[in-house]
Amino acid sequence: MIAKQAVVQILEEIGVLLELKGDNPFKIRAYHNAARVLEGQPENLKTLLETGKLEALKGIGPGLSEKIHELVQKGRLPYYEKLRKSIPAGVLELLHIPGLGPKRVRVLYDKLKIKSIEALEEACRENRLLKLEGFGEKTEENILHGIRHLKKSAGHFLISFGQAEAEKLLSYLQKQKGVERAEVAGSIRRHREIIKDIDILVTARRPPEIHEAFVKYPPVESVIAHGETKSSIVLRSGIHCDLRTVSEKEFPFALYYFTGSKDHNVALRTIAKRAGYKINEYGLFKGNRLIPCRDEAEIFKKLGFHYIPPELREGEGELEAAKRGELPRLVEEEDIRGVFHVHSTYSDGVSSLEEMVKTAEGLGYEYVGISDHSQSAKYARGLEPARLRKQQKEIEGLRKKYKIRIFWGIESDILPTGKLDYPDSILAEFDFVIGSVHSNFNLPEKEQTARILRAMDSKYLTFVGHPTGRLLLGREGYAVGIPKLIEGAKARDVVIELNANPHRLDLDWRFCPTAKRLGVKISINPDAHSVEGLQDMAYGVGIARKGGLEKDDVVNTLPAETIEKFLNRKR
DNA sequence: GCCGTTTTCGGCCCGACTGTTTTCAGTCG
Repeated sequence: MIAKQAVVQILEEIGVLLELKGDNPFKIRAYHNAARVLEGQPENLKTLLETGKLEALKGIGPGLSEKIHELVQKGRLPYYEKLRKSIPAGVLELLHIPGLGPKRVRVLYDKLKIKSIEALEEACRENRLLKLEGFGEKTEENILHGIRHLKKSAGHFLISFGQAEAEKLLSYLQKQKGVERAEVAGSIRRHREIIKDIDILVTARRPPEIHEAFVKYPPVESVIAHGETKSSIVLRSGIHCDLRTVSEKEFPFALYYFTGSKDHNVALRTIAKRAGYKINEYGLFKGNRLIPCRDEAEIFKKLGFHYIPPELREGEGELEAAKRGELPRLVEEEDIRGVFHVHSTYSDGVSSLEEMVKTAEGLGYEYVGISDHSQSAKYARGLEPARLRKQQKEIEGLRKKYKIRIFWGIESDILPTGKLDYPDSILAEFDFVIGSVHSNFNLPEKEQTARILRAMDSKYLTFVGHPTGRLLLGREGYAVGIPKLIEGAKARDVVIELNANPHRLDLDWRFCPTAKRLGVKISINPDAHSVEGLQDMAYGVGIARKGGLEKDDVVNTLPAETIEKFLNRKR
């Protein structure tokens, strides 16, 4: 049976194709909206269809329901295929170029028969766009620039990079004369794992001067727009930054507005409108009357909602939950009492065992769980039994020297058979065991899932490490049924890791609600390979918050006294 | 194409900036 995700993608693509065809914009929105609604359903497609729940979903009416049924029953959808045939695949790619939307892409295709990014690049170089209505020299230049940008980084960045760049830019702006408030909004404030740009909001006495300073920020590569309330730049690192200046009175509304997400904003706007309000970046209005609000919390309150933390503003039902007062109390960095999954120079870490322990203690943690790689991980100098003994001894020494509680563990490879990397007699000696897949990434989903489930059968397995093995912007995860793993973890009382390394952030936050609902515990682990790596915990906590996790859902919020009992509960 | 306690027809979030144009369409967020 066709997967839900595949249906979601087809609906999205139909939306895009209709845009290119210049179809009714509201019809287009209906397709995009339906894709989002479907994606947000925790049930699988089969259940949705069999229970008739699909038709009950808001945003899926008779037309789309029929198409989805057809797609599932026949495995194909002629409507979609016909649409697809009418527009070459390369034309869709053109939409990824900043500054090019469906209208202009359509013109390029119709008039110049441009069907690929390469063809467009060539056409720009030959100045063939100039004869088209609505295209000029500047447009050609921007398109070429956009293509370069696209090729360079695909325009996506890790949250760690985005945050660092945003903080530098923010502190530069804060130093400017007349700046009163400056804050980062957008996807960084919402703590997305991948971000596309930096949104900054400023109140200042003389806004034009701030925009002037903004476009002169030393690391600027190019200025996209320079206005009196809005400016955009691209930094040499390739990241796009937007600055908005607003008045003090507007600030909370603008902060709210530019934090997004777009889906969240649209949902709130619609609700506000129904209640007779209008909300935009300048204020909340009843008729023409502004309803002043000091901060975001007050905006939510005036509209009858509990405060929604930025991390949850993804348009996935948080408004409904906030209305009912059912929002989670999100876990905070201060709740974290200790860290597991810490490497050292015993395997592929770059800091010594003692440095890692000392740093963890300095960060105020009550306990630290050391886990180097196991013997099969040759590439990482995994520990064979002799070196294990040596490490065990060193840990005993460090336990006497430091106050922080030190747990001795291992990140054991999950072998292709699903076995862990040592006999039970050795596994029994560790305080905890993380099981991770580091090889044979290409197994079919069913086998990969079964492999990990088999590893979970061991009573010595404490955590499943980085459940998909993905490297954000680098490598797709291996094919694995995460819901099955979560169910398996429930049945076997195993903890799932939320790997806090910004390249991983795996478990994905989108699966956290499933784990929470089933009562499967999550451990936010730094997977630190250096003392600096311990700082990655902040990214992990951000993702846990995005996933709606509370303190009690996260095992390493337990104090040292109880975590030990927890680790030993199955033995 | 969806939706409805003002509606089963007529709405569907909305404002800023750019570039190309002489008043505005397209794009973006």
